[in-house]
Amino acid sequence: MENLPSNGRKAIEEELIKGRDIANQLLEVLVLKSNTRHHADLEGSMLPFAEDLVRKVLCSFTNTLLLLNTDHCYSSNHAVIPILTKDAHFQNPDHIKDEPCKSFFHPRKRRGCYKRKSSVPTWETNNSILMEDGYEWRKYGQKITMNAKYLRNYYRCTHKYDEGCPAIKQVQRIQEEPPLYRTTYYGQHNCKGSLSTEIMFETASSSESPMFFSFSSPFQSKEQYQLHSSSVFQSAKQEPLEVIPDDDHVVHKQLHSSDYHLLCEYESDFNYSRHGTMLSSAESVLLVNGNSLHFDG
DNA sequence: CGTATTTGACCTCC
DNA sequence: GGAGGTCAAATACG
Repeated sequence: MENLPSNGRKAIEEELIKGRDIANQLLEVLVLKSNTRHHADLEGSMLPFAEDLVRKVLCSFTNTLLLLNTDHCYSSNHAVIPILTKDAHFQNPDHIKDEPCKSFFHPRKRRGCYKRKSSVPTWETNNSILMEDGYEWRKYGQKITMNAKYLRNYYRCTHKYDEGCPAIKQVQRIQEEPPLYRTTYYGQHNCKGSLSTEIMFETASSSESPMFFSFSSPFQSKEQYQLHSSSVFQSAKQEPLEVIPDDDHVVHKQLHSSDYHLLCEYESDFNYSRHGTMLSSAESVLLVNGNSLHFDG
């Protein structure tokens, strides 16, 4: 952060402040909702508003991440590289069609016949808790790696086969106490059927290569979103735990959105005061191209 | 019984 | 040749 140009830092601050304010609005809506539990009509009218607020918060986070990415390219003296072009082959369904062996629609003749993904992550985060990222993931493998003390877990987007979504992520526990997880994302979601918020940015250094960033919610419909929301806030539905065996003990973590929220709820220290809402966060955000960029609150 | 996870096998890349 | 990434059969789970 220290190396960020002042205009970039200001933009990031503005995005964060915006996100904080919207989150506060959402909180007020939820508080109001709990106080008007017996007025079904009123409650019904609030849901779309709350939904809109959630989308704005997500959008704000996305913008912040993108700004950090852009500024990082500045500070590290690297050419600005649009995120999506780094692994464009993930994006292009035509590419898949050209290679039957790798096609989602043509079963592989041989086991393990695949093309290894780009080694350049789209983005990367370090978190003391397992954060909800708004997508549905399915685990497809785990591995002990050379320099890692803990298992690395591999996830693909749930919509890989039904919509050809190429997004994958790796979750690597990197520290025992306090628990710290590194989540690395590869590829971009292109799954449809979700409430999608797309934003277009012009990179500060090149007006000819706009950066395009997509952030989609995993919910197939408004009803599904509402159902999900209710499960989050009522702490009712419990998805199965994912178990990550360590060397000497078992750590469980939550895979699904509702549980991530619950974790956040339990482990994060929120200050809900109107003018000073802060996430107490041991988390850092690292972005693209393998270079770390620590973001300390 | 359908879907998600586990886990050993197998493949690519360095 | 070894490390890392993915596949897919077996298994677990709701």
